Amino acid sequence: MEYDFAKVEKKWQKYWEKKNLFSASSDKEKPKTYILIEFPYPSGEGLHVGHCRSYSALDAVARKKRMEGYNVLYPIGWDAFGLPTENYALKTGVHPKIATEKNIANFKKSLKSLGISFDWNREINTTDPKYYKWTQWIFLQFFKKGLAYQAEIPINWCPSCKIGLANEEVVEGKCERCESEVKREKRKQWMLKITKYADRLIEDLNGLNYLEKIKAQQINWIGKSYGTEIDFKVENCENIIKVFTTRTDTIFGVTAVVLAPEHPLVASLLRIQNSELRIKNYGEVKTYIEQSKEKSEFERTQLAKEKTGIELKGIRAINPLNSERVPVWVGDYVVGTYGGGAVMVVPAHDYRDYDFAKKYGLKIREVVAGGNISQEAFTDYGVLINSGKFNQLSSQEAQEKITDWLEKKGSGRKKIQYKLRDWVFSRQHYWGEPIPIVYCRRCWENQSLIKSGTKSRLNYDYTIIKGKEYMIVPVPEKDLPVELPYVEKYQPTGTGESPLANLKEWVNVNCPKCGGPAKRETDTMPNWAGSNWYFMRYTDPENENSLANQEKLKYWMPVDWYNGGMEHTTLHLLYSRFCYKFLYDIGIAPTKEPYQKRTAHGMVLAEDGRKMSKSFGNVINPEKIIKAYGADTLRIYEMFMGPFDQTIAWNAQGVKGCYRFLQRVWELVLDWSKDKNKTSSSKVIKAVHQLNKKINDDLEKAKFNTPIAAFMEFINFALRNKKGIGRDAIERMLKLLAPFAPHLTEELWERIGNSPSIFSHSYPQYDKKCTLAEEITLIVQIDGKLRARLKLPFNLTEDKIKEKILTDRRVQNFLAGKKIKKTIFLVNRLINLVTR
RNA sequence: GCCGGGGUGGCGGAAUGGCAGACGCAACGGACUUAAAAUCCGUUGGAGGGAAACUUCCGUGAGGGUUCGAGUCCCUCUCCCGGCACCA
Repeated sequence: MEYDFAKVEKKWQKYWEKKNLFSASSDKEKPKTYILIEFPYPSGEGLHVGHCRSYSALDAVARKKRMEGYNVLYPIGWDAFGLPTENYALKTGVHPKIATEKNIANFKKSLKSLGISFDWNREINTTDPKYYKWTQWIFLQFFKKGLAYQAEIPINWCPSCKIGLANEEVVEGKCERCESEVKREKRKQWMLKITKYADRLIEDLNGLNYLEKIKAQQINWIGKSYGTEIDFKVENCENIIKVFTTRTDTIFGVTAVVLAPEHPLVASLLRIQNSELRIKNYGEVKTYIEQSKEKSEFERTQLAKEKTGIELKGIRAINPLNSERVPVWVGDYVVGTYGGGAVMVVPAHDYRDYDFAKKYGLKIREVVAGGNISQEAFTDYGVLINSGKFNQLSSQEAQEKITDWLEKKGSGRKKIQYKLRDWVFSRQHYWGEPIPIVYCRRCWENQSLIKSGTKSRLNYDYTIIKGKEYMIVPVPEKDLPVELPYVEKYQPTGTGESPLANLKEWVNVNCPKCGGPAKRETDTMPNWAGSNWYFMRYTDPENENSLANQEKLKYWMPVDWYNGGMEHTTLHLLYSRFCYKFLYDIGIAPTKEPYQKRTAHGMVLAEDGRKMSKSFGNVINPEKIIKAYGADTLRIYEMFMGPFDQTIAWNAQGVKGCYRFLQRVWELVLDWSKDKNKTSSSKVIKAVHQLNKKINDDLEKAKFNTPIAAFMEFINFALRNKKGIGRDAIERMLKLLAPFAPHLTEELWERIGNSPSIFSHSYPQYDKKCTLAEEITLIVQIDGKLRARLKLPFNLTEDKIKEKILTDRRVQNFLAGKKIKKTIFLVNRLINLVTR
């Protein structure tokens, strides 16, 4: 009778594998369901209980769907390029390729012992050249459509390690490894034009079943705002400063214009020597700009809450509304990459400008009535004052009228701005997909010979390396993949280039276009490149002619349910939606959106409430749990521990509770099987159908903890009503439990004399009639307070019930000396006698 | 500061506007045992009354409101968590 989970689990895992029970079929007649979990990064740490939470829960969904007759795709693969493996290689000398293979083997072993019903025939690996051939192919399509381009942008630079750092390697403004201050250094980077898709990325969220908070976070991140671009002419020259504002109504309150240090006008003004436009405090300005350029993002945003700036003395900008001359400043609190990097300063009606004006003694002019500007900025809407002919208008009216006026004069226009920036697609690392681009000097010379008036666009068609022009030549599709060469040293080059730059024999190639000497791009792609489209590859993982067959994509896409971490909402989720939309535009992807439904699981913390980490020594190893209690216990616990989307701390005692529960199931079923000829009592039938309903309803809503509780209740009930349990109840219960505790239920299914597998049997549907009892408990309230509970037959009328309850002793007590003024009656549920 | 989501026993948490605290853990009492572990049975929000079956009052962060009735809806405040953050 002892439940030997180790033996049982191994037995069924072998059985499933042998029968190939969970591989998605190619039968396109069947309705499909595509269930997806974020494929893991196979780290050296091994499988985490957090992975198990997501995989177990969605496994229950997948298994249930299969029993319901769907053709289910529930695949797994490896997102295996990335920094930790490269760092590990640097430290230990173990090649990333070897380390990755080892880690994958380790993960695979753990996952198999959990018995997740993945379709292992479709396993993919982003570091496999057969896979990244298509990652590179997608990049080439971006390039061809002009959505991949180069730009000089500042990266995180560690002056001591002499390498570029990823954002996650910068901790509080310092290099993670050597703790020196991270600086900003401009480097040429590949960029993807995600901004072109900003609107669609917002709008198309509409039809999708994403957790509301996920939609909100994405919309927030894209940060669309409607405003006006206003031209401020610079006095005595042709230059124009374009500022972006959402508060056109405050334009009469402008007392200065502030430029970001990166603003192109600043550099060009510094170059001008003509006396009219000479910056009087040239030296100071130059120093200020150089200092702020050196500042890291962290210093500029986190540390420098105190605004700094410097006036460009001698330079004035002209307010187009009232022709007023206002001073021009440079301040590094102005974001260079947003809204053109220039703002109009309206101290009376903006907190930031108020601070800035107070600090540097700028004028504060009130133009919207309603606040007390001697105390603080007034940022609400109001009625305009000191605004010439726009006085007396409300802010909203004024915004329209002033924008109209500006548009007529040609000195302003409506504009939409986004916070979203283009995606930096270059990494100066070894362990990533090589970018399939070659730089050719001869092609440049050829084209300049042929066409003297060249139309090539800088950063799209040609680039400049060390002062010389080179054509950007894409590697022909037939030559893909550009394989990542095997190197012995992954040490940084010290120049900010990737370690690939040291491999002369790899870097130097013949130009695929002209055959001349050319050089390869040595940057690699970011982590997100491989995960951008992996869910498409699962539909046809072996395809050598395209990233996936069209018919297969059409059948399987979109993903019906995608679950992953909340931390991927703004990066992976947004990037992959963008990539998919692009592939839709060029006729590869069959739908506008890749994921129909998106949920997120909460983190699993250690018992002490902190993050699990080797350094805290509080890591829970799933394999150890499996050894001690079995995979089914681990699965059940992970689902039972709390609401699926919530962060939750591990509790070792809670695991034991789940183990006890499964043992009771075991005991109940085997005990029952000693005498199988019982028939179910009506109480039992009712209970098991109610259980059935509960499971169906809750799984739809991504609730996994309450179904487990319902099973526990049922088992407690069943152990007390053993006599009334028939085969129908036992079988129904086992089928319902099977998606949650697959090994245990397979074994019991077989032991009670059924043929395996339980998963090839159909999922039970509940009968609504059976969920209703012939007897109900009626709640009796007097003035809204519970005063009695009565067991009554089903469907009694109000009058009959009233008659009955008025004879109840307690009810009589509470009604003594009172008159019933009103009665609220809900059939089979409640009666409320109101005396007030 | 802005945008989300929350605050319910000793703990994790349940509750289509209608029985607050399901289920699990822990704790306590008992059974089994030489003993412990495991297992099983019972008790367990707080305060009061009763010999007892039982029974009364209070109770879901604070205050107000809507309603016959509020953990649930509305307003104000407060604290916690997540995201964004000088985005004009």
